[in-house]
Amino acid sequence: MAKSVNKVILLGNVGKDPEIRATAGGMTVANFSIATTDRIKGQDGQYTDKTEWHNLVAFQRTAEIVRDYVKKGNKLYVEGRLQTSSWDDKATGQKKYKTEIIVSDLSLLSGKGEGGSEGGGGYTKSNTASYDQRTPASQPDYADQGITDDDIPF
Amino acid sequence: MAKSVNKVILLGNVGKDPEIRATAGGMTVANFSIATTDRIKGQDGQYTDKTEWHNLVAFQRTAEIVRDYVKKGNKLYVEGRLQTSSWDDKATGQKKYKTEIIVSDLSLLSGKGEGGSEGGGGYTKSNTASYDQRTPASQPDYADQGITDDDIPF
Amino acid sequence: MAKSVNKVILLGNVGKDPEIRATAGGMTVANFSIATTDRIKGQDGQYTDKTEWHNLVAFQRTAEIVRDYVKKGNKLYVEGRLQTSSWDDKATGQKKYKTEIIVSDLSLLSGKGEGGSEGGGGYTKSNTASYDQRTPASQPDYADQGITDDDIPF
Amino acid sequence: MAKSVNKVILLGNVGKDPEIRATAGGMTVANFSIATTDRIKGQDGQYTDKTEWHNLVAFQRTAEIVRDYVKKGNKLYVEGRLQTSSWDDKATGQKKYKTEIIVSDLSLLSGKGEGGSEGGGGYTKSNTASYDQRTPASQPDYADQGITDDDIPF
DNA sequence: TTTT
DNA sequence: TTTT
Repeated sequence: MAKSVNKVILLGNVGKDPEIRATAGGMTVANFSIATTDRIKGQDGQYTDKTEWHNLVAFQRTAEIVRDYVKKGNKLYVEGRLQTSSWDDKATGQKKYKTEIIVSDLSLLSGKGEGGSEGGGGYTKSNTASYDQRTPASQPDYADQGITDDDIPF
Repeated sequence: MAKSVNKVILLGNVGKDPEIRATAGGMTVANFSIATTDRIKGQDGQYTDKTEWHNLVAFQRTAEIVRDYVKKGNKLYVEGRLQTSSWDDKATGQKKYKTEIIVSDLSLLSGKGEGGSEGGGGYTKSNTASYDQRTPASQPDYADQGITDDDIPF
Repeated sequence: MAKSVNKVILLGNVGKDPEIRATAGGMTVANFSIATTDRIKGQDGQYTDKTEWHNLVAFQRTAEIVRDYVKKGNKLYVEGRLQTSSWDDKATGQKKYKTEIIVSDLSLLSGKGEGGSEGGGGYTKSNTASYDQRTPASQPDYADQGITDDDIPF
Repeated sequence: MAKSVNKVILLGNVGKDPEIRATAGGMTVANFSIATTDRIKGQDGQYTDKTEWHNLVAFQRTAEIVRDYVKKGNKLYVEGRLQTSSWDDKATGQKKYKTEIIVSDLSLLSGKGEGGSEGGGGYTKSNTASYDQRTPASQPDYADQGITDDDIPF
């Protein structure tokens, strides 16, 4: 039986439009990042804001949700687990490490004008671009179709 | 007001006795690691166990608790936040990253004979010692000292 | 040492403007509720949305934050712990129970026009009402009921 | 998309052997309780321990795990969500409420002599009884069969 | 690289 | 480097 717990809970803002790719086997993978800002108490007792960037990876169905709904600037709640990969850097011969959060659950907290870079009439170019980048043919007219929460199947 | 959340919850086993040091300013710092084992579902649908190692840092009062009570092999529940440090590796000129969990809360789940390498002077050896320690014969040493949970100040 | 964990994490919408009162000892107390909506899989395999209401209590500094920033309709992230109180109902002689979440941390996710009841036409009136409710004049009602700080079980 | 979170994390001790039943449709349901002990800081600055009892419900596969492995005294980590049911008490005509945690995940932290009511040679009568109570025929010899964690299918 |  |  599982006798351990490895859980991460993040609530922050998406730094860039997610990068979507597929494995050789056809599985969808989404990479993106979230910024959280902690108010840290220094040794001098003063508080300063410190932004932390987190690298996230989603697979399969979760990756498709990320692909279809997550955009730069969105406020996002995420649950996942920590995973550190290591590899030998060929150039330097050194061992390198990368820690990522494997996303198991997510909840989009901004959308339709509540936050992020989208909103109202001002769908920015970069967002249009990112849609194009993902599924040029199938999702061209999102903004025009009057999509509401009820249309989102999760 | 804080508009972000950066939270990690781990429950696993301590890999080594914590390393304790003090800053120039006299603040206690504790570094240690925890292993969690996740049952991961592979692309083939099969489950395999995968052990993940997490680097943790505790400061001040929390570091003193780690110093005084946490030992190799203990099962530990920990709450904290993710923090990634980066620095330029002088030898290679490359940027390197290290992700750690800054511990805010911890709960020792093994102790007094339940597990771990704890116990008097018999440290390294101590794993053998600690087995002995769990046996009826070895526990009276503790019992005789009259140490109870109430003596632990947190 | 604490060998247990009692933690609640909620992210949902505030049902009404919080009720603010003060104990005889002058401590601020805030009561409010949050709705979460889970997509539940029924026995027939169908999903249905189910709204769950959670009763929350905040004290002292946290209560002041609630008083000053939390309003009906806000989307809120909350951390806390579960606490169940019981009492004998005088009318029926029965034991009654109430489970509340004692708030330790909160993060306001909407504000100033992002959501909630603020903004638009409905704003001033309902907020004025809720302000009145908080004013010194209305609090003696609570103080008169003999609630003291000692009645607060922590 | 889910825009809310309803999550409970508990780590505590099981109060009694779980009660197992089946619905008319044949679904297994397990009811049990967990005690957590918080060290609460009073207004006088003193700490006192306060035990909180939590009612838990598990369904289907999770309920079977509870039935087969969870026993009085076990230390258990649990994840779930809060659910409050209400009904009209026929005797008094009053509305009554019960808040439970619907278990989604659990991790047994004691077993094989580490804690709980089991342990060493002293498998108590009540444990035998509780096994009998659950599946008289199919699990009579658990203790004798040299079952290890590797035999446990989760 | 986000956000307030 | 842990643990079962």
